[in-house]
Amino acid sequence: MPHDLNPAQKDAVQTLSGPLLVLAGAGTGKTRVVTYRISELVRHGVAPERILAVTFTNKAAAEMQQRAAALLKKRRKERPEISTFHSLCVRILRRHIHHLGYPAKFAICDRGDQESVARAALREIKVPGQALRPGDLIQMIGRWKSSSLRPRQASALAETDKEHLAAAAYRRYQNNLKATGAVDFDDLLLLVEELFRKFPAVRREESGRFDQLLIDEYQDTNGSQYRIVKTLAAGHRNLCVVGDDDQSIYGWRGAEVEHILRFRRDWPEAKIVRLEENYRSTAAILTMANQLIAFNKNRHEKVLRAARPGGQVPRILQFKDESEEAARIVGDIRQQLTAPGAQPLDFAILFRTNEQPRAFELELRAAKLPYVLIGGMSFYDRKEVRDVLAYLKLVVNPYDEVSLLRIINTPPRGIGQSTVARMMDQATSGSKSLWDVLSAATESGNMSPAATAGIGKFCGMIQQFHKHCERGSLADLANRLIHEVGYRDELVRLYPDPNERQTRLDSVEEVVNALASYENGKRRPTLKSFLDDAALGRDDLDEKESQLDRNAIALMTLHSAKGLEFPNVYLVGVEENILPHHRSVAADGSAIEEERRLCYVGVTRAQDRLTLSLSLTRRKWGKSRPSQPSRFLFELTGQADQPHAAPRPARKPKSVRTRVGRRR
DNA sequence: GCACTGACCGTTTTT
DNA sequence: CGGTCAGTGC
Repeated sequence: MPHDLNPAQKDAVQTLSGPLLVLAGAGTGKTRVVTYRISELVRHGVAPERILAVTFTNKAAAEMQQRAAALLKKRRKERPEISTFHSLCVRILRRHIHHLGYPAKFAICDRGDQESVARAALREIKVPGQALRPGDLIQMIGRWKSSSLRPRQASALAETDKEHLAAAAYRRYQNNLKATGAVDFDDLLLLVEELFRKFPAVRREESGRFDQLLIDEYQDTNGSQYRIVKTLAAGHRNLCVVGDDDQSIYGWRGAEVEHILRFRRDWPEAKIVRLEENYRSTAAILTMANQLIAFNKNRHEKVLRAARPGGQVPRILQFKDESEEAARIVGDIRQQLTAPGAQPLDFAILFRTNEQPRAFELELRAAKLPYVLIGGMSFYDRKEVRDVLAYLKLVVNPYDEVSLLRIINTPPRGIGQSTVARMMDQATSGSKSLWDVLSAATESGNMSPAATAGIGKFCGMIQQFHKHCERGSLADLANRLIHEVGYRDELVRLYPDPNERQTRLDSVEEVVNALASYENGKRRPTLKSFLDDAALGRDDLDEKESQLDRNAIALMTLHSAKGLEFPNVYLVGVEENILPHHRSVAADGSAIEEERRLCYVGVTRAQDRLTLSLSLTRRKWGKSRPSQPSRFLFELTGQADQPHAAPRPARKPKSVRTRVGRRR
């Protein structure tokens, strides 16, 4: 038991049985408490493998695994089970999903696949042009799924035209997924719930696997996750949840702050421990954070106390447009970097939306400063990466229709749209799979010679690779596959610009590299589990892990910044309609509260120096438009009306401490 | 079947 | 401004 814990932390670490709610404010040593509690459990005789800790991101899971391993080093060979909700559900489903009529080897459909399936579903019901976009549909399906609504129930509840269309598309979407033996992210949770509900034996087996349950970031649990947790903990009741209602920023994804707010009702004997001593930020920064969050009504009252007194008062900088904002902030960073000991990785630029970093990237490149853009257009969103992964998925499972359709004619091999449409018709009318129709197509002889030849060669090749996909080196297999389809040649042909060509060729290379490094790191590597990990966004696959270690300035959204800390934080674009986002401004008050929490998360990432910035105009779709300072600026400087009064739209901040960017 | 062109459209956040 | 989509000509 370490001596350097404060009384509240000790209390949380040493409460080893029964329900426990740890209300951990930002920067109060939550991670340490959690990991120490795990090692304390083991010290008191709980077998490590009987402890389950659930996190929300892969990054958090990886970090916790590492810390727990270090603490338990010599004690036992077994490790506590530490994983994300989604990985946990995948494991449960692999064991039992056959009860629900899915293959045990179901494929996990990532964001890109989801979009293809959604697009296909919309085409099937012939939705006119712009009436409903795939992205909207995915959103709506996600919302329905997170409240456990099936297509039938969704269409019963639908009111507007759009909802009716979406409900119809939802049915197609779900049918298509199931026909392919695939599940999407929401299904992972939903199907586990369904298993627990319908099969008591499964429920008993899975909840009997652990004696201790620990949930991190509890404020972000959605309905499904909440019910799964309840089921898993029902027997032993040793449930420790850790979270901060002030940092709940995933409401749009179905997370409900209510779960953490009413924990006591579900678990009446629950003990509550509050961690309010903040070790991360200076008092100057915390004062602002506290003043800001006090404007939220729906929260557990708590006030962070600064363990670090004093500190620089955060700056609020105002610029004339977004390029000046970027230029001056990058200039400021460059200047700060001349201080002895200062390093790029001490700096982070945080923003609300993904279009904001563009200007900053430009400036950082010009200034030759190293930077990493976390999230955004991720590795797995790149076209070439998705193409290569689709080939690999098809090799593992030729019945993966989404992947098949993606690459059936990429590079072009004579199988055009009309051929594909005809075969799709055959498949649906004969209720066969597209792959079966395709394999039989060479014999049926009703295709053009070019198409027949293309199909024959394509099917033969996929079959060959499928047969051998569990033998030999995976990276090798990928390389041969890429070579055989002539994918690199196609890139060379398509992209005459040498820079662009190289970037795209590099993307292909990176997939192969990721596969190689995966292969080296695993005892029994299979292509299938590589693809699963890729779909679940396990960041140990691509170079992101080294990205974090790389000595570079971090650029990321406020959402991806949660859980991180930096000596110097620049929170940029603090303007009405950006933070808070205009869609939240248009909605009701609770949406604004979530935006405020988002701002709070940003402010509390800073250890030593915080800079908030805004620009007075902003280009949108080529046109420059005026922009107003965010209402949050007035709140956090103590210049807004009293907390709990209706917020009024911010005007030019006469009294806000600003340092207007000097003009030339 | 394929590639090129111009019109149109619109943008939160992510496991 | 940049990406997507439908329509056109080969």
